[in-house]
Amino acid sequence: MIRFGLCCLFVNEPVKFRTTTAASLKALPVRKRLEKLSSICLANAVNVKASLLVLERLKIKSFRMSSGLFPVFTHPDVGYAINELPDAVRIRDVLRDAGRFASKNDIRLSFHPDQFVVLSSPREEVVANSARELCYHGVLAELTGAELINIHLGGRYGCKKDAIERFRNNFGKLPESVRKKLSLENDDVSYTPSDLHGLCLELSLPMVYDVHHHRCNPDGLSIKEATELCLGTWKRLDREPYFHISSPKEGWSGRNKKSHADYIDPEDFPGYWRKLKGNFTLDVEAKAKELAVEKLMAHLGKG
DNA sequence: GCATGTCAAGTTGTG
DNA sequence: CACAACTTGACATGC
Repeated sequence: MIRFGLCCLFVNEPVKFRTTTAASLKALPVRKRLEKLSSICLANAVNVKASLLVLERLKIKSFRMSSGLFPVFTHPDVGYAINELPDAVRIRDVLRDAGRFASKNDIRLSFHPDQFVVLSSPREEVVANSARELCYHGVLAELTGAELINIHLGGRYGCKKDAIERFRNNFGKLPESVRKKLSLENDDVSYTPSDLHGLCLELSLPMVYDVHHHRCNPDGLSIKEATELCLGTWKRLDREPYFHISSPKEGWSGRNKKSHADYIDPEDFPGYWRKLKGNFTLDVEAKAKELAVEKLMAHLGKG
């Protein structure tokens, strides 16, 4: 069985996440600032629950939560702690309630922190910010019961081997609670499944296999081989495997293969995945969001 | 009201 | 060297 996943947002369903900017917050006195942040965080916590209700109706059983649930949480000037927010207690309650709903209905929850999380960077402040950002995701994951925080290895800096060594070293300094939630995903320019596999085994990290990235950034492995490498990393941890899929906006002959199309071209769904026996989660990375998930589910359902 | 430029952050590849 | 690409949209501002 395939557990299809939605990434962050809806296009048609009336769930709108809120955000704000550092500049607008700085213009406010501290009390007003925290009141504003509190109302946004509470609204977004409610939005998580609302998202899950919609997903349950649509039979979508995995949800990648947006990193922006608590806007500017780790910002150096206007960052904050949950306890500073007037609605802190309610915010926690609502997130825990959402988490219980997900658990009860077997909806898998994850995060995918964005490109600023780079544990392989040679720049100390970049690594420190990354750790901070991961801890923020860790707090949200604890509250909601999210199982996974999926990241990329980062930049190459002219020598992948050294970059991987820095990653290994910086990973070791993260709190245990964060480490055990992390996974590593192959990216579209630097690190392939072959690059990541050994490190994943060594650090007991599961590997998320993004087949679109693999097609953009191949390593000589077939999709079948890369899928099997990925499966192995989850199996040894006794966890459900995780894949990503997307289609290039302008087709595979187009110029920018990396940008995501509105929907998944069924041709891009690997034939080998149809043969897999066990369950796996498949995040659908497509601009048409829930519509793209529904369409792919319908297509594969028909066989 | 509504249009539109802007938003904290990293790295790489393209034009 | 600026800009797009990486989940992007929603906010803030100015007409």
